[in-house]
Amino acid sequence: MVRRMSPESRERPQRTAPAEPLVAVFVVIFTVVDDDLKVLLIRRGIDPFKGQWAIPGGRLRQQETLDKAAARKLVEETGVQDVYLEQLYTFSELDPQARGGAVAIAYFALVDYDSVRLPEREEWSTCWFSLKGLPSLAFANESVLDYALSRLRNKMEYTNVAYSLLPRYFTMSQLQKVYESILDKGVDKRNFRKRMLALGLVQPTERKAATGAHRPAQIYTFSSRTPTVI
Amino acid sequence: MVRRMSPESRERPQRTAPAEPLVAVFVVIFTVVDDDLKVLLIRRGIDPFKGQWAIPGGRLRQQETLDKAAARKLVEETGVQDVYLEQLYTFSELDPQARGGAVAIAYFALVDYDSVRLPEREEWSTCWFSLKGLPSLAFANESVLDYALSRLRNKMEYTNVAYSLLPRYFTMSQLQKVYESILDKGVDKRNFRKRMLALGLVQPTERKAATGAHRPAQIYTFSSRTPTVI
DNA sequence: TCAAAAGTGTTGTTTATACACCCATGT
DNA sequence: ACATGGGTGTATAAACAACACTTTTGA
Repeated sequence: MVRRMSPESRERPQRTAPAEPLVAVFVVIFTVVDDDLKVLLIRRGIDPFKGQWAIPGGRLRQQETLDKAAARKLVEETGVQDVYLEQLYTFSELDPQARGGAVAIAYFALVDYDSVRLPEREEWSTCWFSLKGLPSLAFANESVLDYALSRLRNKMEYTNVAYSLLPRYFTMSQLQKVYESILDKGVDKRNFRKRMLALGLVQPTERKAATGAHRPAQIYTFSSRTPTVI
Repeated sequence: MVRRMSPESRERPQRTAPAEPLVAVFVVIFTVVDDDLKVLLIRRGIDPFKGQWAIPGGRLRQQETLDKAAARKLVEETGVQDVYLEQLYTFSELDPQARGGAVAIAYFALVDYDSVRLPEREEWSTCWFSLKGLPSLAFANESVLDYALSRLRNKMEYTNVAYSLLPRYFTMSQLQKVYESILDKGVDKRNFRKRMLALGLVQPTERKAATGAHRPAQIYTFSSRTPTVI
């Protein structure tokens, strides 16, 4: 599942004169676990910013498309495929030291926590961080995260991208908690259910979740697990 | 006003071995004139696609930021500054022939037709094209235009970016026609005025436009001429 | 006096918000 | 029997859509 490929190992060769800009692809990977929105960060193994946390990324390979590079990075770091992955923005001021300039194409991805398998490595280790307790980040990665978060919040309001943060079967409460964690505010239970069903975003199944000392919950599933504007 | 700089003159040097991807910046420049949405295209002066129409663009210069490159391109082609200009998307599959790959960062800009001065050149001449009568385009520029258009239509609904398509003073009918041209559908006059005023998007001035054999129109101006989500 | 664009209100419909109690289960 | 989370309906407010006639001017 997880490819053990040292990320960014070919990054930042010492370059000499006729410098083309470096082209790198980064992926902001979000998940929700324990009612908390988290982002996957990687601890840099080399300078600059050695030992600092950063958004995972690496150089674009020859003849590779941006979408492919982002999907590859995502697989390298989480083992997951076929999740929501979209281009976010392209930055050119993140690494002012790069000779010839540097262009960083940022993507963002939404993954179900339980289907992720983090690679185990000494260097370039990765870890989930709550957005409420971020460490200081390499490059200007705070601004990238801010932007990703605001894009995610917007998308939650008018698309079905939440499908990519949940397993195939889930309860209405689970879904609501995902929304609440991301929007960072409580929402009314009745209105939430009404809207999800009226929009046709989710459908009840025949299954019930008999878990805990309370009434079993209806199990729902997304009507569509492809990105859709509603 | 207009800098006579041959665009893309330093583009596509014949490159040999250790190819970094080419990094180019393109600007989709929209305007509305004669109740018609138009886009500025440039006739390519060199191969590939010599003689074909394309979205204006050029290579990113060393140490130049993307925003600066886009603003520079916009000035080169139209002479205007300080208009709405936003990054659109980054493409990597537009030029499959480029050795080492090519990355194209597309921007889009909104300009007031009357403040544009097109440069006069033999090669690389530019021309406004109605979106309803586009020629066939170089690279995969049709898809870039499609994307720019849908982004523009969305932005018209929830921002004040129309300010960048109109002169400082205008009538409600002019404004409405801009909206109708872009959305490609008629809207109700009363509802339109109500909404513009209720949102505080525009403000009446003391001036009236006495033009033509009919009642003079109130002159309005945008409450804010900086990009704002409403 | 006519043509041409400017200007103006009301009504019905849809959509969003606020809010409180009963239900099914395990212990 | 009680604690726990699951499940439901109604009333109000706000936003949006449909719709037709009068006003002011220049020719």
